[in-house]
Amino acid sequence: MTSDPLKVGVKIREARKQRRLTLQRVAEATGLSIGFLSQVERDITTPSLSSLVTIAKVLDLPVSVFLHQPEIPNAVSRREGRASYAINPAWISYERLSTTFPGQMLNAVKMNVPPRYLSETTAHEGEEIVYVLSGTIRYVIDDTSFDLKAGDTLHFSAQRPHRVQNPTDQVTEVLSVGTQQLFGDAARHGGLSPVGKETSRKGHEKIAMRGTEGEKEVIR
Amino acid sequence: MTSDPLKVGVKIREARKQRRLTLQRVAEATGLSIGFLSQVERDITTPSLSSLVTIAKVLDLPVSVFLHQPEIPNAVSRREGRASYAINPAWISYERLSTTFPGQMLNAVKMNVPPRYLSETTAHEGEEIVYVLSGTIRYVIDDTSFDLKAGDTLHFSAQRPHRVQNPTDQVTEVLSVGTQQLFGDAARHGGLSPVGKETSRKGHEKIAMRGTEGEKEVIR
DNA sequence: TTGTAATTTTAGCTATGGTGAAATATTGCA
DNA sequence: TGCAATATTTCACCATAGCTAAAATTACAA
Repeated sequence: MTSDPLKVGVKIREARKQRRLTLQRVAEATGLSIGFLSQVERDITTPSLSSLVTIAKVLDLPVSVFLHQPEIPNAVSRREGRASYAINPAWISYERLSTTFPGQMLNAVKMNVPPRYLSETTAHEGEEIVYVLSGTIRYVIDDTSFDLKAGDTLHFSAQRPHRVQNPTDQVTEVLSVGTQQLFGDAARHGGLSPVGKETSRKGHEKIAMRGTEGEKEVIR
Repeated sequence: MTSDPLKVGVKIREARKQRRLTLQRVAEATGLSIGFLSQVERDITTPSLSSLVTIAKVLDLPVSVFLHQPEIPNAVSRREGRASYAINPAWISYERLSTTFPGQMLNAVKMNVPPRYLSETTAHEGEEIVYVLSGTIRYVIDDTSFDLKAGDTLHFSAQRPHRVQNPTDQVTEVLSVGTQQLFGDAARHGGLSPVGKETSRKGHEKIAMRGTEGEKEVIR
């Protein structure tokens, strides 16, 4: 039994009151008892994971809202002096805009997509919003094409297979903000390191260098 | 006891294997037994909330990664035809870039900050990244000032008291992406509606119309 | 002040969260 | 291929946490 019980109660009560709901209403919607919810809100009892998910759903909030978020440093990234990463000029070059720390949710990258560029299809956890700063870009998601130009945005789930194309002769600048950690972040902060031999690692990195994810791996 | 137990096991195992960790290593780090972790990974057992948080911390991931993410529609927002919201020309005008659905994590807004604008201080859940599209802006976070110009970004926790200033005679355009739901979203989708009389609501809205949060409330 | 609704308290139950140890599967090496 | 070591699964079990229902208390509106 792990110590340090979580205190989700205050946030649950705040959310409930903001929506002007009574315990009875929430009890009916969740199928939990009024008394239990009262105890949860005062941190006398901790709900099970599935009960918390149910409560969150009824309050129309993501579960993560109720969990402690780690401290986030303020981080400025200035256009001058910002490193651009690309191994191959024919690939996307990246400028990282966000800071990194364990548990961070947001990652922002400015991408300079070269003319005629065509990325491999990728899919990963999270949600993404892209904003076209200049030029034209095509996003293909689940075989659906979206042609975007400066000022346009696209909001999509990164879990869906997606790829990027620049069909023009000009470089396109795109701002991409997502909730998925960029590759390389986890290896850099916190967590545990693996045990034993690492000979199989080289092969993996070599493969990853070939595509979009390989490119992202360069950001360190 | 709510039905539909959550299945976090597959993702936990994936994360563990990606980091090349054994169950024994994770068990040592979490203080949980090997057998239990094995059962958790195969969804035979569901961990308690605090155990899940501990596991997530050891795997250096946010808990939300292990929870089912709702389906996200693809949404394009084009510059032409995008509605701009501002009651008062002296206030920030907003163009919403992101789509809305229950459980969404990301929200993006393009803000046109008028000359000499000074917002009220605000603080809310979540994380935020701002990117200056044009002009100059000052963000004050916890009494620390950050002067940003086109191409600069700032990544900060929205939980910290923050406010925005445009000290120039020009309009500044800023792209703001955050993990906190915009006001008005919860009332529009899912969740429960409050009971009883709503006479007190009018007074609340009137107050909120005066400041930054009042402005956000206009987005519907 | 009174009545009703909302919340808190209390006593209690049972199933689940988690253990330790044995059994089994996997992996690496000679 | 065989074997030893490591990793994982299985199994039997138990304590308590997750949650209930009902009574008691508080809050609020008329």
